[in-house]
Amino acid sequence: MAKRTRIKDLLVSSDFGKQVSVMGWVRTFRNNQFIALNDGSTINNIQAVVDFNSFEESLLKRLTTGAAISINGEIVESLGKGQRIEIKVNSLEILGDSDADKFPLQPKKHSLEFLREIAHLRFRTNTFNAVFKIRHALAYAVHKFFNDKGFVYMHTPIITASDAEGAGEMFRVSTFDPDHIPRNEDGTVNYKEDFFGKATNLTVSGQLEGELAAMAFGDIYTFGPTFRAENSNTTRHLAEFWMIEPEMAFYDLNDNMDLAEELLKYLIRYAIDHCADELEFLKNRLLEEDKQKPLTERSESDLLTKLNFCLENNFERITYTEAINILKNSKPNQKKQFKYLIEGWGADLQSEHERFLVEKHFKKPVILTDYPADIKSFYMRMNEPDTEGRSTVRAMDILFPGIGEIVGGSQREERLENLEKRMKEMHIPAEDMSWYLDTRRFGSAPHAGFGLGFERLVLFVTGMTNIRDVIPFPRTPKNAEF
RNA sequence: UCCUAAGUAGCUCAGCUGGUUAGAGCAUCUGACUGUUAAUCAGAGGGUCCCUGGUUCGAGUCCAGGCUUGGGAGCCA
Repeated sequence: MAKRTRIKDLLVSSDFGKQVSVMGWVRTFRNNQFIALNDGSTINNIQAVVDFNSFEESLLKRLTTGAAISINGEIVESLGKGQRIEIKVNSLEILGDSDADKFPLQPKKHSLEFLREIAHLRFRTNTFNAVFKIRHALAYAVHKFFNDKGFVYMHTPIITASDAEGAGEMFRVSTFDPDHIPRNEDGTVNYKEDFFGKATNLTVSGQLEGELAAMAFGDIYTFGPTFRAENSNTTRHLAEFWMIEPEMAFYDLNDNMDLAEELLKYLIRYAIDHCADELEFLKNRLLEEDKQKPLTERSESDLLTKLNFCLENNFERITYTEAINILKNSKPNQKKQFKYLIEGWGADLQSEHERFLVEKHFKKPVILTDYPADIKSFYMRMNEPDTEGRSTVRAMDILFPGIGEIVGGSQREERLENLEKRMKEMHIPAEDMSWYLDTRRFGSAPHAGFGLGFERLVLFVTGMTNIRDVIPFPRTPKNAEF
């Protein structure tokens, strides 16, 4: 094919009079003269102008929304007001027709719900062009951040035989014919006949394997798909999502928090620096949406202000115990406006409480630490009991406005005896986990790590409000289209 | 899984206490116009009123069950 010029490069050039070849998809064809053409290289379109007297009418009729075309023409200064530069078309070829009667995208605003139903075509809209460009930039920035710090990118298994990851319901992996499952004499499933010779699942976390690698490389991270078979129907949960899980030897909880905060700020900064057009578009999109809402529901600041605010302020770090005290004395608690009233120490925080802390009390990201041991996982490091004899663990959750928990992590329990005791208490089968316990048997060392939900990060940076709109093909209960 | 709201044209929606032939805007098609910016103007076509059953002389409308979707909650990243 002819060497094509990308529209992104074209829009910033000033080579007036130069002949170029451009290929892309028609967004609109106005007035029988003006093609708004997009090739995906930028959210912006180039305007291509045809002299309708010089082209067959039957050809111009095929310039429908969605059609793929190739044009040759001259770069000229635009005579119209809406754009600086445009192309005067000399020749025009239709690469792929798009039946206007059937193509579902129109040059107008569509609802996000409708676009979700046509997720295979929604890439061709401005909004999703912006969202997935930002998603890409953030993914790249994750690798750059860790690589520049000397972390090793570790590929932990997606199929796992471990059911002790403790992060929720798992999807079973099997090659059994569901109608003819081999059984033992007592009626239980005979997994010895299955592909792996044992029961296997899709991973819910790469953390345990990550710890194994951290105890050799020092600093590692994973970045891969994760699967949870929870029947969660919310704007913040997916059955298949991507998670970033760094794991660092010789880190305590404070080092862990420092790294997480540095990473989040780096990623937000990277998006601001590299996705200016996309963020500007999404910012304006949100402002337009806000205008439809009653005054009380409108956001206090625009997307870019919100992102910059995040960069300029330290995340508030408080312990669970401090948080409980703030909540207990808070107005909504005393006026009994919380659905779940805070009465004392020990209860898990509900999302209304997290929202109060982040959005009302501190008005910035908050890191909560040192949760009660009873409500947290077995691998988290035990603190010494406090003056009142209460047990906490060295856990930390980072809460973001509008998102809730974006990071969950902890310093790990490196002392074999404590770990075995905790596993027993929480009914974790130690015999299946000896490979994990070996890290504590042979050269155990203090270490820590966390998990960052990638889609929740993309949600925050793009200002989108439903997690189904920041992953190309969302998997949720009762939905695995495409 | 629970609470709640919704499902009517390709899209966004209206449709009153049940009553003849179910409407609008946009999109599409036809024509006009030709420097437009979600172009404009005129006209036309387009419906399994989510599905199943029930009540009724008569159901888009009422009732029951189901499916799907939005919002909230729980679980979490």
